[in-house]
Amino acid sequence: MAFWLVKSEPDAYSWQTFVRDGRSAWTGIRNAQARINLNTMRLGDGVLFYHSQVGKEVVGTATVVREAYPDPTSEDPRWLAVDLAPGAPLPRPVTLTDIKADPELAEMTLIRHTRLSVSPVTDTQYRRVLQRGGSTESG
DNA sequence: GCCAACGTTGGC
DNA sequence: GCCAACGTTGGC
Repeated sequence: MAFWLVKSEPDAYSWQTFVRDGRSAWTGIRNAQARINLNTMRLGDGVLFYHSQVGKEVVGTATVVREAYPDPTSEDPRWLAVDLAPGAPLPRPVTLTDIKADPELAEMTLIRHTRLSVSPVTDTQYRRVLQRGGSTESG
C-alpha cells in the first residue's frame, strides 16, 4: 500500500464539501508528473488531503476507491482521474509551517515540488502527519 | 531544437 | 498584491 497527497483549493473544492459528497472523482489534473502519480495509485492507498492557498494545511485523510481511468472532463483520453473517498479529519490540521519545521517532513515532495498537485508520500511521512495531526488512525 | 514570452500555481 | 517556480506555446 502506498501513500499520496492531493491538493485542493478550499474555495474550489474543500474538505467539507468532500465529506458531504462522500466520494469524489479527482478530475482536472493536467500535469504529466501528476498523471503518472494518478496512474500509480491503487485501490485502498492512503491519501492526505491538503488545502492549498487558503489554509495551507493537511486537513484529513482519504482513500483511493477507484483506480485511474480517462478523465471525463477532458477530450484527451490520456488525462486520468481517480475516485477518492474521505477518511477522517485530522483533529489538529498539520500546517505547511509545521511540515517545513519538521525534519522528518521537510523533504516531502509537497515541499520540494510546490506546484505538483498529486504527490507521493512515504509511509513514514504519512504516519508522521497523522501523528502530528492527532489522528487515532494507524499512526 | 532552442529559447523567450506567457500563463498558472501557490507561498509569502 | 507580488513574485518564484515551472510548464506550455510559438517564432525562428
